[in-house]
Amino acid sequence: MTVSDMAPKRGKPRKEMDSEEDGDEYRKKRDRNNMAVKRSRQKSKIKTAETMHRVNTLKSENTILQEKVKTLTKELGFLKELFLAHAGNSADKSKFEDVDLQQLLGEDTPSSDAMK
Amino acid sequence: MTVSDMAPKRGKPRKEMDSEEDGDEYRKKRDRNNMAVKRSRQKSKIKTAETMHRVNTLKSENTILQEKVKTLTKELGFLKELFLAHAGNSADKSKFEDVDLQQLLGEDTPSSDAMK
DNA sequence: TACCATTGCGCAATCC
DNA sequence: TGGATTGCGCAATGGT
Repeated sequence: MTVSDMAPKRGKPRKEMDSEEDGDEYRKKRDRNNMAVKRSRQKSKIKTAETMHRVNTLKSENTILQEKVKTLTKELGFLKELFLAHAGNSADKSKFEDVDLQQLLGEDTPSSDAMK
Repeated sequence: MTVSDMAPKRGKPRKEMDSEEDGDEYRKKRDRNNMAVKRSRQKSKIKTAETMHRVNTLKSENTILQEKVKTLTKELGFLKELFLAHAGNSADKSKFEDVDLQQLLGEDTPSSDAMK
């Protein structure tokens, strides 16, 4: 079985293609290409491994960040409840910007107990 | 150039290896293997593409989560400052659990303006 | 034109 | 027994 027996090729069954006279030149060329192929494949494997590692790293970071968001959200909810509870008898909170405060209290905070 | 010319082989230069008598059986086996190889490589390519996509998805999620953490941290810092400002003249905050509150106020909050 | 890198493909060994 | 993987070489092709 010869590799050259493969169908999808041009009319070049035997002998030199362009220059190479079947001998050492051809062999050298093949050897160099084989080395190049090895380098290329090695490189590709490393890249694949790095990608896999990247996925794992990102998954970990993601998990940590999600936990952090959950914790912060819970804390924020707690503090907001505290504020709302004081909303009635507060007359001195005017030291701070009321607008931003109100906006803050209305934001993304599902009354703390909504979290597990 | 014959594939069989490769050096790292056993002393089996020609003729049947085990059973195959060089003919149709061998050819059928080769063809089936070639198909299997194609399937395997196709599968591997798909897996690689999926992994790449996974990396991009995770990177996006990560960015969003980091922004969320930053926002929440900033808000928390703001509310905590508000609390601390009231710390002096507060006598009615006793409605809530003081311990947890104190703990909360001391946590992970770099006085809001520490953020860009 | 020469050269290295990539890639599709087949073979054979090996894994399962 | 047989498909799935994998290492390897060949040749075509892409990119300088």
